[in-house]
Amino acid sequence: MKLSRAQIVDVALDLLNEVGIDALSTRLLAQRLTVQQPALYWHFKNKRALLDAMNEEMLRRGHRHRMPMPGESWQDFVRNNARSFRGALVAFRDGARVHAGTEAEPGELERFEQLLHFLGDAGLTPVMALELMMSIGRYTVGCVLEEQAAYPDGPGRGAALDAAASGFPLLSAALAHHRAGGHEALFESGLALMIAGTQARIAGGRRVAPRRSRVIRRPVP
Amino acid sequence: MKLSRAQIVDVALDLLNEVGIDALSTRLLAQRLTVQQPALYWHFKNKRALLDAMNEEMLRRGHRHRMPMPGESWQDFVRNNARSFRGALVAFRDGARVHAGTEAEPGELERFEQLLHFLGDAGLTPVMALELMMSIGRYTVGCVLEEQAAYPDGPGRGAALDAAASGFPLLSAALAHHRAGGHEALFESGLALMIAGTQARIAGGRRVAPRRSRVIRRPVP
DNA sequence: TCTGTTAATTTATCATCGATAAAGTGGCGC
DNA sequence: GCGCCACTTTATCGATGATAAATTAACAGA
Repeated sequence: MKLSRAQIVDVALDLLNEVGIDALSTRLLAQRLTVQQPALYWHFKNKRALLDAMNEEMLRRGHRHRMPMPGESWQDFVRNNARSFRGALVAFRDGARVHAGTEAEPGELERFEQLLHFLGDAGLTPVMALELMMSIGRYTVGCVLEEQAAYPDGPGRGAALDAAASGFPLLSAALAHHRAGGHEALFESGLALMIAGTQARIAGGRRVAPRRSRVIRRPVP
Repeated sequence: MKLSRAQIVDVALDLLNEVGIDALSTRLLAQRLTVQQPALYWHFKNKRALLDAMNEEMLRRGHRHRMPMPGESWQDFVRNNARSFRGALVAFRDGARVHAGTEAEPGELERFEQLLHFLGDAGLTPVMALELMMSIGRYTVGCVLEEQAAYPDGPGRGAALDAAASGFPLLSAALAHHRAGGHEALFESGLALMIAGTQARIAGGRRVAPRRSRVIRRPVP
């Protein structure tokens, strides 16, 4: 059967889940497709282009909540949108690393304009809305990147960290809570902070923008 | 002159700034040190270990505001701490990519316990404080990662984006503001959001934590 | 001063990877 | 049946991270 771009991307995503991005070589992929390695270069000009296509497909499949639902509050939309984005990245092994390497596509502009309108109705200026969406996007990538970082020894590391922290009561308490909630709960907490911050900025007309911090000489002992 | 770990890391960081992380090979580094490539493997067991050391040195040099200054408000400390972290990453080409690959070091625990005390005095529970610090850390990495992403054509891309957005008034306005402020301003905006969100959660006892969003069927047209 | 041991570096060599050039193969229109 | 074009294979390159084994430098002890 003839090879197709879509088929290559499909198999590449399967393979990504099996071996991770570091072991995902063009040769291994070709073998899985029962094809010789250079055949891939007819469909993609280089590996970067393949990874871009994988990213696109990853988001197409998993990132569904791109626009607000009817009646959805701006808070719920922003939250669900971020959850959807995160879900798409988490769905694949090293998904965040695949995404992080890609260039922001220049399409999607119209959708974004509609979003600014939607958030504008809620009282957000275009600048605030753009800042909020971009901040959350970068936060999300940062979170998933850390979450998917494959530390060599894996699960045993958590216990080691707990043990090392045992002499520090506050830290121990916080870590225990964090371990109970897992990555998703941690993600939600930062997400909630940014939404609440925006809300505060809308409600009180008070400024939440960059401030110049007081400069002080010496650290507290 | 004899080779030393510190010297290798020094030169490696210089080289990083010149050629970027993708072109930073052990051979190029060895050449710059007037040494044969395998010599590096006596000082570092593999390239990962070298990159870890580079990350450590990068933070040691640039991330100075690790503890609150006397009299510093918690808001100012959190902000300055994040700025300091960002500054350390931005100071080197691909600094965020170097950092992102590294494992969180298990040291630093005592310092963190002190931080939880400091933020506790401001009214933050240990859990809230940990969540805030970790969220900001991940946000920062996400921001710098994007900022340092070297798009092939470079500066011309901005104009292209502006041109493509010209049909969308809200987007154009927001992009113009964003371009004026640059990466740092965008970073500050998200940072301010998280601080404001935390502040709101302290002030009003109201909950800012994960909420279950209303689920709705169809997107708004 | 000779010698043996350890630290540090070199030489030689692998396997693997992304990529390109050039030759080959198949199908379809004419 | 002929030739063109889409697609694939064969062969090969240069670069990279890594290891093994031989080599040199330094220094302590007899």
